Amino acid sequence: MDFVRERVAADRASGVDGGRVITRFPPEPNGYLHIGHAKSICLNFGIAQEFGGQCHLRFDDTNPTKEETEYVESIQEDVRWLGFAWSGEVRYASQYFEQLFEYAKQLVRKNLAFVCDQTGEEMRRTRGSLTGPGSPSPFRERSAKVNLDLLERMRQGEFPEGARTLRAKIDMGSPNMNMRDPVMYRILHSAHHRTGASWCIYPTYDWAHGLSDAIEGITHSICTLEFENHRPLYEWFLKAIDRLPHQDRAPPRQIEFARLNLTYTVLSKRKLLELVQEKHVAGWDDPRMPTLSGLRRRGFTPAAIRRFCEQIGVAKFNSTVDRVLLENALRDDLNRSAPRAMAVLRPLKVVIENYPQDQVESLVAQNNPEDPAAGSRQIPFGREVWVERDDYKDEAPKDWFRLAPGKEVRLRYAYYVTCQRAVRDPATGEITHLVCTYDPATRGGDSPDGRKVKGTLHWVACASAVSAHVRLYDHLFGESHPESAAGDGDYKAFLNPNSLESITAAQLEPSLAEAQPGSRWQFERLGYFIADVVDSRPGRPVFGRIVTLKDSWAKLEKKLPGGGRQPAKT
RNA sequence: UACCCGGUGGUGUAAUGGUAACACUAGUGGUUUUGGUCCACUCAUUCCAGGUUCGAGUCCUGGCCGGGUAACCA
Repeated sequence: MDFVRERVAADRASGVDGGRVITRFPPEPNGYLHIGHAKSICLNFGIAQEFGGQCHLRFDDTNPTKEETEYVESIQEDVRWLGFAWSGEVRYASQYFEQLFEYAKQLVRKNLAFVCDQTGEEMRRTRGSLTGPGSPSPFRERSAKVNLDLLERMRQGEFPEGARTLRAKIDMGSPNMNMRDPVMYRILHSAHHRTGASWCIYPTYDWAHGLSDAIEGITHSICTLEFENHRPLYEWFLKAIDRLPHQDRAPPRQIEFARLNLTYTVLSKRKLLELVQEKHVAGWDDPRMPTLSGLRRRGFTPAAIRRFCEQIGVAKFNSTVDRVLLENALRDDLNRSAPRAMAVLRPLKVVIENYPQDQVESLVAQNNPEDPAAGSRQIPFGREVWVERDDYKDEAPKDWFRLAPGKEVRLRYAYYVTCQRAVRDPATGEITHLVCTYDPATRGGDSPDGRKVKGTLHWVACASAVSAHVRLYDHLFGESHPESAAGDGDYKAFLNPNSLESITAAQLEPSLAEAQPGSRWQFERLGYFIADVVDSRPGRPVFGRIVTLKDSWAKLEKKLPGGGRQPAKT
């Protein structure tokens, strides 16, 4: 059990919240959710589920200049897709604006807040530094009466943007910058995506967040590490206000955990927005993006993402999780659920010279060896078949189980074939096709004499093959830690130029032609693929690779003298 | 030259004063009609130095290293 859950368990046991557990997931609607948010969602909703509590979805919409309805919608869709249901209606910090304003007036009356006329520049100058104290605002000692009047006029729109703020009166000498008379309200003559033009002053995060928690009766307010220094302020506000709702219970407690970092990508809204705006990717849902919408289009399953979040745990150590963990969670899920099919990405023709010229037969293939209930299907076989270009070599290296002159392999579910020779175009030297012979006694893929063959190849009969577009994705960044590799430079310098490879004429077995958009398949020996939700149509499929299968030959090959080629990644 | 928070195999997390565990990676071997899956085995003197204790990854002290913090962002 992680430290957050331990804390929740202890609080529940002690009865401070009357046995209640209420958490919240509080995104700002200024961007799309990514895998890092999934960690927070799984934590907050997971804890609520495990402890018989509730989790609220609350938009932290206190900055109208950055927030949009588009994001409000995508966020809800992503949370639902992940498999979670929030308690009650969707909530918004903005629905508490009136209440917050009343509390602000209360603080003014108690002389705990004041209207400050300093400019942003002046405030910055007088805030002091990390090592030295700040100095009080000259407006700090205004009377409650004046402050109340000014605050009301701020709200009425009498003053231009930036002219005044409402500040908490705490301690300009505090070693914690957040306690140096932080701003509670600023004037922003901007329309808000929910409250429209009814407000021209907006609460800051610190002022709005803890109070929203208190109003909703949140017991545990779980957030990321960078808010650790804000906790004293969070507690100060809650303590300063009289007559908060739910006063029979303990106030909400803020608990901080380390945000997720993942190798070969970036996970900050700002940077992801930049990638979208500068068109390094096709959009928020580009299958290479770590956004939930990107992962969804890529073919990740909600179960795999939830499993991943379980596996990485929750702690306060700043860490970077290896992307293979995410991929493995997915392989695990898809291995059990994805039906198998055969597809050849880079086709090389094989002519079986002793196979009857116009014969076509139908062979039985299992749909999923991991799941007998998935049944079987018929696949056509003929004299000419496509095999993978990479499955043939003129000279077989050590431990090569695939095709080479004189080598016998099995065509999966079909026959043993032996490679006789490669035929080349005399002009270019390119291999045009392979000539093989087959053993009719091995129909289905077993030899009656018990002779073993180590290699099994996937294949597609030429006569009935379906040609299709397939997209292969690789890491968005070529560097495992693009941000630290960039240092002060541009992380975008490490974008992987080969993160998308388009294959225009892959050859698929006929059953794949009618694949439903969004359906996931394992192409045998290659990886998991999804019929693209946007571009694929039954009869004219377009597939994207979700993730490769593990490839122990690629590993072996790298250790061979000569090193081998750079294998395709995920 | 301030305050807050951290430091356990390659990676990420456990161990709540009592045999350093689990997952992934890597390596080795086995099974296999996917070089997939599956199975077995191997891989750490817990940042350093003192101290407390019968006993310290855990408690104390001092270092070292890393992260966060000076928006009218969240």
